[in-house]
Amino acid sequence: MEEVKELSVERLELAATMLKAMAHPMRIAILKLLEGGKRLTVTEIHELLQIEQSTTSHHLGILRDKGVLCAKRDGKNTYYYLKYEMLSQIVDCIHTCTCE
Amino acid sequence: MEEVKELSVERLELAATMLKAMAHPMRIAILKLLEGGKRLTVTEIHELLQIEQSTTSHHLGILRDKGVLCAKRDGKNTYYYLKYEMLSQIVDCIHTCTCE
DNA sequence: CTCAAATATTTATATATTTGCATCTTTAAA
DNA sequence: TTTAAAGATGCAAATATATAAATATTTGAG
Repeated sequence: MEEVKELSVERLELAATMLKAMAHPMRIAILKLLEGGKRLTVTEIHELLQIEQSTTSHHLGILRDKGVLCAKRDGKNTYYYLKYEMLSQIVDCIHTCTCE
Repeated sequence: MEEVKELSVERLELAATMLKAMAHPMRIAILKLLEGGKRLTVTEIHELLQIEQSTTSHHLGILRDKGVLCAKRDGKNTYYYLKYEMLSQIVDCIHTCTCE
């Protein structure tokens, strides 16, 4: 009885919100780093991608808020990882489609 | 030798541009209509989704410009269809991830 | 050539995003 | 309890997007 949102506007908006969170060059790069279940800290990501710490944190926050990533604190570090492994498909797919 | 854009900024930007084009409730609804290789006209889409003709044309234009859809004119009609069948995966995936 | 149907484009206002800097907050170690 | 590392948040200027109404373009029929 709760599956009424099949094709509803709310459902479409939720999907759009998640996709929009992913639709940014830096954030796609972040998602690529996290493929295969990898878990990385804010510092690791900001060093790997050479972007500001605050900018990195901001992007990670967006991905977390919109349900793309999960975050787990461990001491001073916060590890980020894909909420659904399946989301790698989107990154791979868009990657393939931009090959030519 | 032309595969230098593997992980380049341009490549990421292209991917983000495509994803961003898809990341809109109305446009996701349009993509759903076009799954399975279907080809629809602007009028068919605007009637099916109950949105303004100009708004429909505008959204279709964005999806075409960003490489998500192709358009083929046939007389007074313009048929739109997915540029890559594979893109349905993205719609399906995001659909699945918004189920709970 | 003229008209109407089907699309596309223009325009303007409102709203949302991006990015880096400065500033907090949290936590472990000394 | 002081300190430093790691992360998060507030802010503001520059950009980018969304929306709908009005207008323009394209094309086939007559």
